[in-house]
Amino acid sequence: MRASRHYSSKKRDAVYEALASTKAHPTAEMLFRVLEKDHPGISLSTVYRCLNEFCEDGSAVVVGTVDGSDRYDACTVPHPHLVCARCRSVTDLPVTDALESAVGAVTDELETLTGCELSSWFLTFTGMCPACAAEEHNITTTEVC
Amino acid sequence: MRASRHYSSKKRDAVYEALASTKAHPTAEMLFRVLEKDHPGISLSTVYRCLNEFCEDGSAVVVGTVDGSDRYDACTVPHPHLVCARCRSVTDLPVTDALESAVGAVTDELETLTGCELSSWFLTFTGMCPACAAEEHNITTTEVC
DNA sequence: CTCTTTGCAAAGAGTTTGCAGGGTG
DNA sequence: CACCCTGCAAACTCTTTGCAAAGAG
Repeated sequence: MRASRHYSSKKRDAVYEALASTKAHPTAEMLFRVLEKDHPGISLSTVYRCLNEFCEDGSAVVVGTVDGSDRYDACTVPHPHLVCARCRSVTDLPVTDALESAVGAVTDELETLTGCELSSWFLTFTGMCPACAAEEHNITTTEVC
Repeated sequence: MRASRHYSSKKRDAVYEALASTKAHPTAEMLFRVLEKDHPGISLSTVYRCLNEFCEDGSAVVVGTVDGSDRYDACTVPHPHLVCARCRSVTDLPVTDALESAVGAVTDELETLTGCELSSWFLTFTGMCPACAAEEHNITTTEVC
């Protein structure tokens, strides 16, 4: 799925693999912590550099900035996300048929209405992920996460 | 529209006025530059502090982070935005009937489908604002903005 | 007079960059 | 051997914070 750049590189491939194999929409630092295990000596700047390359060549995307940190995703097909107000996780929400057609219709409508050219969309909900929603309901005198 | 905090303050009111009277979804720095004119000596940290208060008490909202800077809006009703890929402006898009009902339906669908609790939504398009779209079409050998 | 708000400077967090050394074709 | 990639440390940007002084009630 990645366009190769100039030379091949184990580190860069590893960064992509790590990103592609998680659904956590990690920060650069989160990826770094994972990569450290199998690639001792890898540096955070390499992770940043690779992520920037992926975004430039379209093989990854920043799905948003949460609490000051960019969240990356190797899945570049637009899909909605949930940012949990409680645990700050970023999770995928499914692209239902209704959503897909609604987004298409709304995009067309807004384009003709405003004269903009809309190329990509980001739909982000804030709320609570299933786990936190459940825990929140159980809580009476317990503290949070 | 703002809940008053503890004491009244000309500076804080000015920050809110400046934010409420623009549709540019400014950064803290943009607001600061505007405020400097009428309130010499105002400091950037005051602007940041006020903006944070507004967000906490619900009288303003961060509509997104563009190029590393948070963008604020005194209009707290959810509505879609366009981030122009060319001039990096953030503009409002209208909430059409179709959009409103689509968002409502999709929210309900996703909640029952996933068990999440969705409280607020952010729909952000990337693309080109009318002005940039027009200019882009005129350009053959001219440079950008 | 008490508590809030402010400016300033310094600290912090996240990210980028320059450069010397190592890797790849 | 020419060029790319990497680690390291330093630089940068945006934002927050500590504190003393000024302001509000």
